[in-house]
Amino acid sequence: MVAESEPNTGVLMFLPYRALENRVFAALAEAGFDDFTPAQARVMQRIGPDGTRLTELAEQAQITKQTAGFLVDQLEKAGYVTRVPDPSDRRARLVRGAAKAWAAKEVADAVVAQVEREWEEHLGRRRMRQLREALTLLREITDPWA
Amino acid sequence: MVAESEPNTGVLMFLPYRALENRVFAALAEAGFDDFTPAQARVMQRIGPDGTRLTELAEQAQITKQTAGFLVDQLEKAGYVTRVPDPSDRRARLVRGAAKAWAAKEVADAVVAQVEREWEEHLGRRRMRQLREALTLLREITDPWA
DNA sequence: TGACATTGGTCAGATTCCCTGACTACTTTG
DNA sequence: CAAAGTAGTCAGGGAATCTGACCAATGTCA
Repeated sequence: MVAESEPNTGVLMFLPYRALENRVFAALAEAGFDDFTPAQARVMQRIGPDGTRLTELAEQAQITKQTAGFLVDQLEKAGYVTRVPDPSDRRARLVRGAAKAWAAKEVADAVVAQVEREWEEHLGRRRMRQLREALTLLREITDPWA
Repeated sequence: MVAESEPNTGVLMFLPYRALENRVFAALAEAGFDDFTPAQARVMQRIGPDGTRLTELAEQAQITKQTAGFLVDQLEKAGYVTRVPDPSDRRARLVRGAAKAWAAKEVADAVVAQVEREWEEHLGRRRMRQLREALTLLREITDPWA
């Protein structure tokens, strides 16, 4: 567990990911969306257009459902999400994004697009396409929810 | 901040990264290295062959030096690292990996190599090479310590 | 149909991680 | 040498996360 001269492929992926996340968070904070935390955002990201169950959010974020519940409570208090009954299962409720969440998403999406343009500029169009192609393929064997 | 059908490049990078990290942790735990946490591991990863200062570890892990100090305390208690005076600066101490850390690193490296082989098998040699090439280039504009 | 297992979610309590602010000791710089 | 900067610690607190126990609704199958 000591730094090596040639980082493994995993580390090489983590670096740009973290850089992007940092940029998105900075932009959100600057736009006034400073009342949620990274952990809350990671849950919010996974809410589907029609709402998503707590258990599913927990699985995808790789946290316990208790933790997910705790984070959703806070998001609800801050006005980013609402909880509605799941019509198909009386035990369950769906976590839905509220207007405030869509507004934040717009800001986030714009930053992501900007950063991806910067990356493409640095790599060239061809390499950027190859990168996305390889990553998309890799998803098949690394994303349990692909 | 809601899930989209076409994940952005950052998310596409995070997925394999997390899959790899999970595999490494599982293997370490199975090999008996279950007495450290992910946060401690992220600090330990950044220790150089000749030792590294606390402040430098903190910067690279993007945590405060107080937090880094806390994590190094625990690693020291668990026998993974030692602290020795820095000969070039009497204020500073170098955090050094102990034998136990090298042993864990061997296990981790083996798993990383195995997972990379699986990735290469899935992508084909050419695409794997393109992937690493693009990621290495991207590091230039996303890694402050490149 | 009725017992049993499964699934969605909550409550309670503890631990870990990480931060800000304030401080000491040493080093660098003008 | 005085001032400013750097390495690290101490104190206190908040956020994220876990385990274990539990309840209610659903699914399964003899």
